[in-house]
Amino acid sequence: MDSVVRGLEAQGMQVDWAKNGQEGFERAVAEHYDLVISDVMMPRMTGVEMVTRLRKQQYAGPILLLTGMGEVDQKIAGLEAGADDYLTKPFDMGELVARVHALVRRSQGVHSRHAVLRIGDLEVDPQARTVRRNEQPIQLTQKEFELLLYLVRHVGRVISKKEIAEQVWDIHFDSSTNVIEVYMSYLRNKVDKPFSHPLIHTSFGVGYVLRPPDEAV
Amino acid sequence: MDSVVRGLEAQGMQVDWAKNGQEGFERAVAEHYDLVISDVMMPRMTGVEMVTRLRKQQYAGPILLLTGMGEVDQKIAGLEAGADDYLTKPFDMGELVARVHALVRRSQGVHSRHAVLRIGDLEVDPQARTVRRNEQPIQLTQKEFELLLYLVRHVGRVISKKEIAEQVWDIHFDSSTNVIEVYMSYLRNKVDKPFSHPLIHTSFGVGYVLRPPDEAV
DNA sequence: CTCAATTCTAAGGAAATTCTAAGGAATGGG
DNA sequence: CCCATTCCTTAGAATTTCCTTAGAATTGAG
Repeated sequence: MDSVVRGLEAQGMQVDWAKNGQEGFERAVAEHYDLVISDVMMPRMTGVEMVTRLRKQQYAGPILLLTGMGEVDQKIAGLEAGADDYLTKPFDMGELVARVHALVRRSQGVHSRHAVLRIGDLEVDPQARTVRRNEQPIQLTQKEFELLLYLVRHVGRVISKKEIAEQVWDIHFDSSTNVIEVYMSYLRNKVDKPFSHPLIHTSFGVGYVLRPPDEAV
Repeated sequence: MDSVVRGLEAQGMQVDWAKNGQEGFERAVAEHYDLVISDVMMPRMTGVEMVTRLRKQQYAGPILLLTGMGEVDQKIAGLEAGADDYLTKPFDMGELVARVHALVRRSQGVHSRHAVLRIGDLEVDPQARTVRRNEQPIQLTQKEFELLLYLVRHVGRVISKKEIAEQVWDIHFDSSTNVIEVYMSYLRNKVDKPFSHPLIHTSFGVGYVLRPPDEAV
């Protein structure tokens, strides 16, 4: 499972992981994901049950099931419950990536193949892990890039420090550290300071938000 | 119970709490809530009786029951009386949040994912904690935002200062402070002053009210 | 119209939060 | 092993928010 996560992340995807069916279900309902990948055999809730419940809850996004060699009826039951596709273990990473791309693309009705994210004059390429602003390349460290990517993927929404801690640092928020502030400062030095309009804004007492330049404050 | 309140508040929800069944019933009838959560075992009125009476009073919103491990018949009775869902204690917070979201979403017939509240040309997004009027973003502090949100969630109704003190400041009204007047002034400076029609109105001797621009006074 | 009660708002200080410079620990390539 | 880079901690500076105070303005009753 861990290799799946790492494999997809290597493709520039943002992956969130739940350790059992119950938890996965809750997260899928509570947050927004482009795609859900689920094993059919999971503690606390099977993949089939998860699909059933997700569809019942009006979750409309694509769901990909991973099944073991022998679990044929689980596979069928899963598809009938509303899964979009399945993959039989063992599979290779390329196969998985291809299916993920296909499903996401289909559900979004566009080719998100080479999706360069653009916010004003800022360009972020999750695949290549490169950043440019005003045609000028910006060199970021790993963590800086992940932080920026998270902000970019939620433009216009104020992101709490708690959320950043969990999603980018994988830590349950701990007020004794101020890594986030420090990294935000690094990011601003590279992404905002050399340019005329700042994109990163502080929402005092709450968190941070990336805002396109045309929206006046 | 207290942890339930705090957990939901941590999700950005606005939570009101009653210490017994009788009081809960009265509040649910008197005010508007998106969702009622009720324990089945409560002093002065059981959860099942509460559901029965609420439905009799035409209360149409969702009701979520919390039942103890052994209270199976209470559970069934509750659902038959018109509850929408139940959760058996002990449960984890994520599960509760997921159900709350699901119930509220279902009852509102939309994905409340991007539930933007609109009053005339004013837009308030509780998730993103952003405010815009006439397409123009408005920067508010935490307290200012909470105050505005409370007004927005009770459009057209005159809100007493006592109620604001309790709901927004969590203080039992204390006439020695005029924080509310001060913050109302801040809010007007940002939300009303730069625009042609004021939305915030003073009801002398009573409190304040947010009114859409077309409704004459 | 007058007056008391209520509300509005400008100013400022305390408290909380955020920013940033500096340096130590961890990591990885040569 | 050494050096360079990245990551994170620390701590004080800077900023922002929150609330109080006090006087001005407004309101409604008589």
